[in-house]
Amino acid sequence: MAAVPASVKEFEERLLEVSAALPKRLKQCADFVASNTDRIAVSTVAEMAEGAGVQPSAFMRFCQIMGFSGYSEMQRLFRESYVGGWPDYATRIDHLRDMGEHSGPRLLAEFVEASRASLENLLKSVDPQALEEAVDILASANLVHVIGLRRSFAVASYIAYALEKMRVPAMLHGAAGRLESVSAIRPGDALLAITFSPYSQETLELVETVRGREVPVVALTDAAVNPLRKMGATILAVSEVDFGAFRSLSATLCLAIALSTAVGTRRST
Amino acid sequence: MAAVPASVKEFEERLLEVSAALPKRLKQCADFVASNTDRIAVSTVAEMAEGAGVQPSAFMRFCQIMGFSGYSEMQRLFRESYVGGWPDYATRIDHLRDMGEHSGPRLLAEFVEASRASLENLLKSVDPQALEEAVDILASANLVHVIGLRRSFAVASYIAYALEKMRVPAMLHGAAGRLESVSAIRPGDALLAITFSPYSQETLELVETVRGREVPVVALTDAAVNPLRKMGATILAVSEVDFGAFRSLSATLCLAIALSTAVGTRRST
DNA sequence: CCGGATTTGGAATATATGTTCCATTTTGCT
DNA sequence: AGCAAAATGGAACATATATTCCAAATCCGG
Repeated sequence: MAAVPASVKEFEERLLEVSAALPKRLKQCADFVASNTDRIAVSTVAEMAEGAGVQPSAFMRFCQIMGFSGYSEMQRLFRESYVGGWPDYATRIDHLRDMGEHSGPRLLAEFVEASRASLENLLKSVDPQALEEAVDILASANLVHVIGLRRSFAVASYIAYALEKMRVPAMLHGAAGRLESVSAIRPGDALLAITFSPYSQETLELVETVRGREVPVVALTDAAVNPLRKMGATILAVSEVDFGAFRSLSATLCLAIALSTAVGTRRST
Repeated sequence: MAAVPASVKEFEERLLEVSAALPKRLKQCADFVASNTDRIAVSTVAEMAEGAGVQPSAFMRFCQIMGFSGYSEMQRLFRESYVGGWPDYATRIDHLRDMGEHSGPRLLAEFVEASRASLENLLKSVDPQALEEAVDILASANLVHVIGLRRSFAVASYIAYALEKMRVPAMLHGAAGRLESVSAIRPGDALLAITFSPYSQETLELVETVRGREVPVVALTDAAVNPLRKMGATILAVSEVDFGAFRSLSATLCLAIALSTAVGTRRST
């Protein structure tokens, strides 16, 4: 039991080993610490306890279980390992860049940057009015149909999941069984189509078909001039930064979640 | 003179501007701070004063000249900038709800902010070594099995898509047909499991089953102490901001793409 | 070299933070 | 259901740390 952890690594091992058999509150501490280890250096017990959702005294006990005499001793470990151990975000990316061309970490840094850039653009490229309109349309629909294929399928499936979770009737359309799906779309419903260049034929066809049935369409798509604009859909434009063969979907997903949440809360009120 | 610095950048500007005309001891403070700015977050006045070779009271005066009311206020600036200042988003969203602020654009802004914070954290929380190891494992597998259910399904499906696109044999496992899926996993394959708290039982079971077959497991999961750690999986930790049903998956997806791309390029060379 | 203004050191004080203790609640067992 | 053991919350207490104040030292213009 004794042996106080002498390094962050030992600390993490200890945490893992100990956290299996821990009562509720102490487990909360363990979990919070596991995902916010770095905060220990700069936070007070009170702050950590609040973050973990427990009383300071509970957090105190947690420190003791970890092998320290108290919070101060535990904090000292992290304060000391902090010195010099934390270049800022920018230098960290540079450092990762220096690694081999195709190393995982190097790629990760690239994608993180691409995603950040995309997110920054997002607020500019989405028209607030169109967003409000989209929320209206989807919130007042009897059933929301979601379609997104290939690369957009991940987004579509997440939206469908989120809507379901919020009790908004939603249906996810896949490539398979297209014929049946189409007949499921009825007046009073709405369609949310997600597609990016090169636009998948199936999605465009579905939008086209639906147009004739007085079913409003919301499109999550790229800013380029694309066929959907001519089809009278409410357009939410996302300009995602391309990187290599793949597109970081971060901004798209971010918009997707915001949209879903907005629809969910609008509906429930 | 007033105007307390609101960011590290402003702080540095102020420091530069002020340090020209300063008496001896205060100049020592300025110089020491200039080259040890980051220590402020984790040190006491006494420690800083000693480092600068002055009395605490002198250091105190220095803080005031910098525009702060005292050391504590100055320290707060650095502590907050260190943790990236993500004030608990869960409560922030709750707050938004209470205020009846669920307009689409407003929500979008919140989610963008949350995603940005998550991305910044991503580079901290992912262990580069573990990432390299994960790439190795997946690149040398005969077939990569991908599993992610519920909210992680979007990520799993995107990875499966990306891998396929890069000609890496991959198989996406769903909740349905679990029994058949399990038998498809054979020695020489690898499993990529994506799961976040609360961990879905099915995913954990699959990992458990597979362990006995000498199939290596890579897990894309959260930083919390979770069952996967004990199962000998290679852990890629993502700390994502999360509000109940709604999780900003931006960081997770970003890591997913980087991982997929790395595996793809590793394989083709 | 003198006198006033400025700067400095260090002790005294105020405040914030960590730590302990114990009454109360919850859990687990028979 | 009833009991003992474990866990918890909260307030009381102790300690560390920031902050202030003032007398002593230093600096500067005459």
